[in-house]
Amino acid sequence: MSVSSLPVPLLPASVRPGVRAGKAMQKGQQTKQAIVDAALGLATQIGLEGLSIGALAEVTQMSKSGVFAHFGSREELQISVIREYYTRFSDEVFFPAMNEARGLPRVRSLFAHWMKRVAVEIQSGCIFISGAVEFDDRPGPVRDALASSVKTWLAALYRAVVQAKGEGHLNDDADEEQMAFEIHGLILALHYEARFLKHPAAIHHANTGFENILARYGTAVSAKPARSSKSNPRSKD
Amino acid sequence: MSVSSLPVPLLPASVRPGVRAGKAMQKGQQTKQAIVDAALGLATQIGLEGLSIGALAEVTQMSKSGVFAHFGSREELQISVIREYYTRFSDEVFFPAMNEARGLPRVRSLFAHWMKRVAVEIQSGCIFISGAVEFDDRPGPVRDALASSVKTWLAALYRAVVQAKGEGHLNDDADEEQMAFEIHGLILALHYEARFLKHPAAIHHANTGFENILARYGTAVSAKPARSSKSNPRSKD
DNA sequence: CGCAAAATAGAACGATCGTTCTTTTTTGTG
DNA sequence: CACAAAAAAGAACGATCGTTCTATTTTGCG
Repeated sequence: MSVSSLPVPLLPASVRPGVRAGKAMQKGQQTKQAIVDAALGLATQIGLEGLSIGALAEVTQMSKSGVFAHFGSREELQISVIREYYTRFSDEVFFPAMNEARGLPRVRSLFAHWMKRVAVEIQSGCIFISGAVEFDDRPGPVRDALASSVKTWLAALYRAVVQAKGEGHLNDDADEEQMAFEIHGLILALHYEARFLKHPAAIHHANTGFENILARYGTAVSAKPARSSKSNPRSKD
Repeated sequence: MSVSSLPVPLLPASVRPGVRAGKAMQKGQQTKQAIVDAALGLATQIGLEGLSIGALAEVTQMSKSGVFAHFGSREELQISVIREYYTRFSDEVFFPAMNEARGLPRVRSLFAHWMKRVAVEIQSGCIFISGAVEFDDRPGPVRDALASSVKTWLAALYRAVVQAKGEGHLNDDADEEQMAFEIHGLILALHYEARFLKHPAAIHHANTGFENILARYGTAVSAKPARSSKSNPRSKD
């Protein structure tokens, strides 16, 4: 019943108050954060459903009831893990790309950071993907929190694509929803083929697929890959 | 330890001997098949890991030990479910498409049947997808059986693409592995967005994405959809 | 029918699960 | 230092899990 469905618009970590500060965080909050960190590590490997309080107590060197007391229920623990994952995902993928200029550069940056993260997650696992499979048929607050996080992220990607079209970086007949869908598919195929099938070429296939998508949807002048590197703040054309 | 990693080349159901025949199948085999059918139904909904012998006994109106005796272990039950799923998948997707002419018609047919199946699985779930998430980090005979089945199917898709290039239906620079990867991504995105996010446009996006892939990799004469009317024949840029 | 073999049921096992309740330890603060 | 509040531990609960062992029922066949 307790709610906390979360992802309201979020500030980047650098300006977010309090959390992880140490000074203002009393003992209880510290250990809770440590538990959530450990839980996230477990959940990425064995899934949100596989996450058990007993195993978590063992990892954190605490008692089951000591761990449990911080959350009040397993569902609330799972939701805390989702919230933490969403925060890290935003910090690693979304906010860095916001430094790029609107339009295709930002779309490229979003995809590049996403790729970088998924490449790491080939070892550890991705909660947005495993959670979708675990909770696609299981209604409840955990599913709600997960779907809300995923939708927020996919909406941000979609928004960047819409802006790219608005900037004239995409063809007039480019369907933004379609393009976002195809990009999402590349990430999912990468995760599937690299993590499950151990196919080493998957990363290359995903990158090539992205260039193919840009070649189709992008206008001729903007479709080619950006040659200069990271920060190239907001030149509006 | 028991093996049965399976998918050796398989005959289509119509010419496969014995199984499901009724006459030559004694009682034990009949109930075992009934159990596997029920187990497949459960596994598609809650996953191979969520599949429990207790729940299966309840569904089949049998005792736990009665169910258990047919398999000897839960792993063997899971492998039996995977084998059954693989058989049905082959019968519904692979063999029907083999009636189409080599090359792009067959690739189209494979994708069309795959789509038809996934569209149904939006309600029930797909073991090749949920199983990949559940077992990507869990070695053992179940993972082996699952990976073997998936690889067999993806290899069949890849082979059809290679043949399409051999028939001159694809551009000379078309990378068959890349094309199969992108098709796989469309199916995964469809499953994710339709089943988890309940996005009704996902089916349309997958079909459009497939036409986009053909437009890029197909030669001008062969790229257009089989039954006219969807998009105009594309000249090469 | 009669009888061995196969199939199914029943009961119990140790383990683990999430959760509750009670007790002990640790913390922050006047 | 004292003391209340917060945090953590400990023990136990009912449930469910896969599995084992033994007993009962059902089947196929001479």
